[in-house]
Order: sequence, then C-alpha cells, then structure tokens
Amino acid sequence: MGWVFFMNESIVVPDQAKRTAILDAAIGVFALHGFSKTDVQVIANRAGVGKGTVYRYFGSKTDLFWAATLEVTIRLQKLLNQAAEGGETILEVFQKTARAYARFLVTHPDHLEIFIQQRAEFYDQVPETHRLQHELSHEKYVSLLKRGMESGEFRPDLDPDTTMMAFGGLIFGTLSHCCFHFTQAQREQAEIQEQIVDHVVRGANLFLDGIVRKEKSKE
Amino acid sequence: MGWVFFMNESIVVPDQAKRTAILDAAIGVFALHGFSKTDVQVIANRAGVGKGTVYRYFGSKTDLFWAATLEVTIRLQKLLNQAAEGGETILEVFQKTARAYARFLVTHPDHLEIFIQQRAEFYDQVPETHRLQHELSHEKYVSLLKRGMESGEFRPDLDPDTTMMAFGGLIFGTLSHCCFHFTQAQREQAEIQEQIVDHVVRGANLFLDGIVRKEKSKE
Amino acid sequence: MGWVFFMNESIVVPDQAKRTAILDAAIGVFALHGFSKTDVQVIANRAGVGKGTVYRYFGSKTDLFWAATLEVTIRLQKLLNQAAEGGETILEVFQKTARAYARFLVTHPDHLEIFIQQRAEFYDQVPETHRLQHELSHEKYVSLLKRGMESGEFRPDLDPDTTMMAFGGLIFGTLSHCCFHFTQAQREQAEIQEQIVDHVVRGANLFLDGIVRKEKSKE
Amino acid sequence: MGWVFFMNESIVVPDQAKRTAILDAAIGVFALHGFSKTDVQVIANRAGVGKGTVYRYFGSKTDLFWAATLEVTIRLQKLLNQAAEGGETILEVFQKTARAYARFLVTHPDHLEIFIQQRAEFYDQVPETHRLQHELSHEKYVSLLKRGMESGEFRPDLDPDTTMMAFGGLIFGTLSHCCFHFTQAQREQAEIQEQIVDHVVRGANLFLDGIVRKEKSKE
DNA sequence: AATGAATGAGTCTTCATTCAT
DNA sequence: AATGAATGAAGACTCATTCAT
Repeated sequence: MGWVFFMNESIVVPDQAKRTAILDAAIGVFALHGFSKTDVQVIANRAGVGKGTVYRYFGSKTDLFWAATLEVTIRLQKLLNQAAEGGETILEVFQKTARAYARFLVTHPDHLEIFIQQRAEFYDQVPETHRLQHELSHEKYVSLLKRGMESGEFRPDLDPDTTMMAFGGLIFGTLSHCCFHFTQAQREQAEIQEQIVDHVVRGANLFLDGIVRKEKSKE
Repeated sequence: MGWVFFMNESIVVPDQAKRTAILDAAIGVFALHGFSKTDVQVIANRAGVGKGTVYRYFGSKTDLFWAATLEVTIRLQKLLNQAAEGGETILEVFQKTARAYARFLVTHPDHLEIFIQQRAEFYDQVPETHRLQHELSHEKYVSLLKRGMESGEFRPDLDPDTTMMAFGGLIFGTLSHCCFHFTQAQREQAEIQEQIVDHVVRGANLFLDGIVRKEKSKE
Repeated sequence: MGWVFFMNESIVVPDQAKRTAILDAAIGVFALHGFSKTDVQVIANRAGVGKGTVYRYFGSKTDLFWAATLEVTIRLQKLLNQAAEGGETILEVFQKTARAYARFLVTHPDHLEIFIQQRAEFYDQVPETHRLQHELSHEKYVSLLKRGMESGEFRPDLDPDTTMMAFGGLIFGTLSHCCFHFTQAQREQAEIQEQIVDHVVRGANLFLDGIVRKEKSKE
Repeated sequence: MGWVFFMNESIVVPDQAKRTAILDAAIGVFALHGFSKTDVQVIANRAGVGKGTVYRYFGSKTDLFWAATLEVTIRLQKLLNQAAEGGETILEVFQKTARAYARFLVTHPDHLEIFIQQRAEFYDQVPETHRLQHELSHEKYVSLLKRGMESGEFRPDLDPDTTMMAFGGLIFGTLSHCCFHFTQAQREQAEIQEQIVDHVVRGANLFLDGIVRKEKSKE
C-alpha cells in the first residue's frame, strides 16, 4: 500500500530500457486486470518482447509484480520529495507532500491499483526489503511530525506513530474511495484533491486552535 | 468496499441453513486466501457439503463471491442501524455509526477482507443491484448530513456528497491501513478505534468551532 | 531396476478399472518414449480419459511413474512366486525363478524399459517404500540361498549377499543387453533364454561338481 | 552400452583444448543430472565458455551427448587395449580385459552413467557410426574367442556371438547393479571387482575343465 | 570466433464447471 | 436434491536454439 517513500535501485540488468518497458507494461496490465487474471504473455506482448525475456528479467510473475510495486513506490517517493522541497514550515511540507500524494494517486490510477492489488493478493507476504523501506519512510515523516510538535507548530499531545498511520490511511483510503466513485475527469479536478487534502491535514487537527483560527481568518 | 448499507434478501433456496453454511465458509475462505487463490472445493469441505451443492446454490464461483459480499454488507448494515438507534443529535448518530463501523471492520477482519477483495478483483464489474444498494445507503447518510447542516449542527459550507465520500473513505482507508500494520490484539483495543473515529469525526471538521471548543472543554 | 519382488497394494481409488487403464497406458508410453519425453496427455489419450483424470488418480507425472514401477514390480513378483512353486530342491527354485525372470523381461520389453527408465532418471531418488520392498525380496532370496548352502546343495563358501546381487545383476544386465541387440522374435526363442539362465545359474557356480570339489580340496 | 571398443577421431575443430573442456563438462553434468534434466547452460558454465560456443562446437544438445558417449567409449577402448597387452594366452587377454572393464566402470561412475543414459534416452536411435563401431569391437572379441576355441583353450561348443554378448552383458549388468547398491568406497575395493570378474569369466564357463585345472596348477 | 541475450514452442499442472449416478 | 468424479481450457515456466554484436 501507499507506504514506501525511500528506495534505492540496485538490480543490474543487461538492458535498462527493456527492463523499464517490461515494467511499464506490467504496471499497466496488472492494474487493468489484477494480478491473478493477468497473463504474463500479455505483458510480454505489450512490452514488445518474448515471454522468455520477461522471465529472464524478473524471474517469476510474482517477482515481476513486486518489481512493479517497487517501481511505483520509487516514482511516488521521488515525486513526494520534489514536492516537499519548497516547504518553509513543517505544516507546509506536510501539505505539499499530501497534495502531491493525492495528485499522484489521482493522476496515476494504474499506480494506485498496483498498491491495491498488492494488499489484496499478498497481504502478509510483503518481502522484508519492501517492509523495511516502508519503515524508513514512516520514520522520516514521524520525525518530521515530532519536530513540528516540539516547535509548537502542532498540538503537543499527538501520538506521532498513530497520527502518521492515520495520516497515510486517510489520504490513501479516501483517494481509493474517490477513485472508485468518480470518473477520471472528475478526479483530476484540482478542487476535489484540494478538498481531500484539506480534510486530511486540517481535519486531522494537527495544529493548535490558534493556528486554525489564523488560517481561517486569512480567508 | 464498505459502501452498501441497505439490502433486502429475495433469493429462494431449498435449505436456508445449508445456504448459510456455504456462505459462512465462503466468507472465511475468500478472506483467508483471496478470491483467485480460493478453491471452491475448500469452501465445500468447510461447509460440509459436496462441491456440486455449492454450484447448485450459487451458480458460479463469482456469484458465490457476490453473495458473500452481499451477506457481509447486510450484516454490517444491520449493525450500523442498531448502533445508530440511541443517537439523539445527528452528530451522535454519526459518531455511533462510525464507531460501530470501526468496530465491525476491526473485529471482523475477514469481513473487511471481503470488501478489499471485491475492490481488487472486480473493481468496475459491480452488479447493478449492489451498486444501487450502495447508492441508497449513500443517499441515506447524505440526507442525514444535510439535516445536520440545516439544523446548524454542522458547518453549512460542506459539500454533502464529497464529505460523505470522504467520511466513508476515511474510516475504511484508515482501518484497512490499521489492520495491516497492527496485530489483531492491538486492533481490538478500544482506544485505537476511538482514536480513529475521533480523527475522522472531529478531524473531518464536521462541526462549527464553537462545538469543538465545547467538546474540548469537557475534558 | 529388476529388484523389487514383494509389494502389497493399498491405494484406494474410485474406479479400479480406470486406474489400471491409466497405469497400462503409462507403462506403454513411458517405455516407448522414456520418462522425460513422455507427454502426460498422450497417456491420457491412450487410456481414454481426460488429462485431469490422470492427475486425480496419480497426483503428478513423477508419482504416476513410480506407480508404474510398482505395478511392474508386482506383476513380476507374482510371476516369480508362481514359477517357483513346483521347485523341489533349492536349485530348482532358483532355476525356475531365473527362467521366469528371463521370460518376463524378454516377453515384456516395455516392463523392462520401465526399470531402465527408473534407473536412468531417478537413480538415487527411489522412495523409501520401494527401497524397502527391494530389501525384503533380496532377503528372501538370500535366506533361500543360505538354506541351500547349509543343506549342502551349494558351495558353502559363497557370500550370500554378493552372490545374490551378482545373480540379479547377471540376469538383468544380460537380458537388457540381449533385448537391445536382438529382435523381439529372436529374444522370444526359448533357446536363448535357456542359454542365459544356464550361464547364470551354472556359471555362477552355485553347485558342487567334480571340478569345484577339487578346487576346494586344495584349500 | 559399454560396447564400443575401436574408434578413430576425425572431427576437426578450431580449439582442441576448448573442445575437450566442453566434453569433460558434458560428461560430468550428463552423468550427474541425466540427459533430459541437463541444462546446456550448466555445461557451458562448467566448461568456462559461452553457451553459443557449445553449440558452435557440437551443434545440438543431442549431438553433444553423442560426442560424450563417443569420448567415453574411446577412453574405455584405450584402457582395454592397454590392459590386454601383456596377455599371453587368450584366456589371459579376456581376464585382463574384463578386469580393466570392471575397474573402469567402478572408478568412473560418471562414465558408466553416460552409457546408462544413452540406453535409456536413445535406445534405438544410436547413430550408424556408433553402431558400426560397436560391431567392429564385437567382431574383434568374437574372433579372439574363436581363436581360443580353435586352439583348444575354450570349449569348442560355444556359440561365439551369444557368448560374447553374454560376456559383455554379464560384466556391464552386474557392475551397474553393483554401482547402484554399493557405495563408491565399497565398489572400489579390488576384492569386489575381482569377485565379479570371477563370476563372469569362470562362471560363464568359457573354458574346458582341463584348462581350469591348468590355470589353477600355475598358482 | 565467441558470446549471451532473446525467443517461443512445449509441458506440467490447476481448478471451475459439468453431469451421470 | 446431492454428490464428487471427470474434464479440458488456461496459464506459469523452462530451456534448446538462434543470431546480432
């Protein structure tokens, strides 16, 4: 699920372009049909390679799926890091991150679908590496949150772990729901995304009352 | 996903007890292995009937799955209706409903799993009847929300549709996340559920500042 | 390899006739093409059943092969027991057994082939049950041999184990060779079989005679 | 199986050392896994060359196997010729040859395995060249046997063809059996080899009673 | 000449569904 | 009505062989 933020690539393959082509095809096809209903041959066809090549690069259908998961995660993480760059206050970093997250899920429904498939088909079989990565990214945001609490930006009585989990769940869960009930066109309206982020960031009551009021008084 | 609230049973079968046995078995096995990896024979075994009987009662693996979805939905809906009964204010109705929802998902991880499987495997193939039921339940809560806005209990500037969708997504998404990262024992701690509901109901900023303040001053 | 003599059947299956049909087909096809080059579909076709049925009865291609091995072994063992029945002296029992063994291998080249395939493809992976059966039959003949030595029918200085192994190897090895170089018609000539048995039984010097006695008197 | 004794090399290849490396690797791997289960890539790896090179030198997996067979045959034949050199009587030649044969099979289980694999996988598809070579070697020993019969060393009533075939079968069959049931350490005990050869040479009753006696009197 | 990446034909195996008993 | 044996379509995966570099 949408919970991996840092990840560094290390697998070496003969032809990086071909690897990416297969991965892109895999993401598309897995997202379209779901893991189980996907025929590896279809991925091979879409990638313009032989079936054997898919297996040469990824070993098995399952491993290919995990690679797709990783790829999506990496893309997401890059985006989030970029998005957070300009943030001056911690709140701003969170807001920018959340907005980027929402935008990512909404504009890449196939990437979102990969996360959903992973949860549905592999639940408790997440490889240690993936799980570790998630841990790291979780820690990163938790420590950010703590700094916000210490600096007085956020309520000091928050439980950082639970809050971050809720934070992630809120965005991911809401967006999943949203993706399911709205058309792609509707989803892409900036307004809806904004509203969701607003729900999450402001709604989650991260900040002191005074700050809330100030923010409101700006309107 | 957790979005069907009303549903009335009409299918007639020779032996209701046997039907229920199969359905219970189906829910358990689908939840345990996921839809694709489930072998109908296993369901038949667990239900103590022949494989042919499963097909006599439900026609196909897919139809059996939809029946399981429906069953879970009905159970959820009954629970939510019961839970809401004592609510005096609209807010209370929402809170009680949300708490019951959270408790249901947390104490019946297999029921939650059914929703997840449905989303993952059948995405856009939801039968019209199911979709309609969801519509109805959505409308029910939307109209409740509108009444709350009109009566001044809630902020008057909310968009009822989006808010309700967010509301559902928040609970469902957060709980899914929570179910994935916590152990069953941890999940069942009332405190965690309460916290999540709190995030959702209060955090979603359903009410005016005054109400928030009052509620806080109670502590 | 031609080394299992006792075996009692216990597997229960719905339709014994069908089981036998598949087994017969399997023996024929495995013998014709060898284990690796055999397509299970061909066995199913020859047995007049669906491929799935083959798997229902035998689980896997490999298990089917072991079942075929067992079947051939059982048939051989029955034959040898019958053949030995009329024997009055131990020598006669051995001779009758050896003749029956030779006749079996020669008249059932496909059964012989099964033994050869087993040796070639599964060498050291013989299931414990099969190995145990071989042990038992080996013991049976070894004790027979010992009785012959004690009663004075055979040279008393033989090493029973080695002799029995050589005995089996001689017949099996020679027959294999023979089956390879002669046509089926030639092989079936009683004379050739007789000659081989003669080589083996007399040649292995199992019995006393003038020459042997002299040899002994030297010691 | 073990039936080619003369063979002259004629294939020309660019790099003889590389050819031999591949051949050695092939013998080892074919013997270890069997023909069907052998992956050509593994042979290439063990030989330290690319897979393409294997195909450049040997054309196909099957052809490589035949080349391995040939190589093993040549090595065996050389050994047998050397071993026979010192023999003064025909009997001695046979005995020395048989002993060398036994020693070869016992000390080179992988070479033996090649013969077994050939028999199991290619039965009746032996290339004409190989078959011819076998014919030649068979003739060689048959004519030797005839000379022994004419010179009075052996019984004059033997059928040379059958006897030679039995002779080969006896050694090969017994040794195969022996290799299967004994450990390598046990097999290498000179005593066991001697016993087998004894069974074969003396047991096969190749000679007149008088000759046996003479032989003994020498000791 | 040597290589090893790419290929796809070939097979095992599973399991939803049917249907005779 | 209930059963479970039979079926065969579907799909993952392997590996001999080819061929561009």
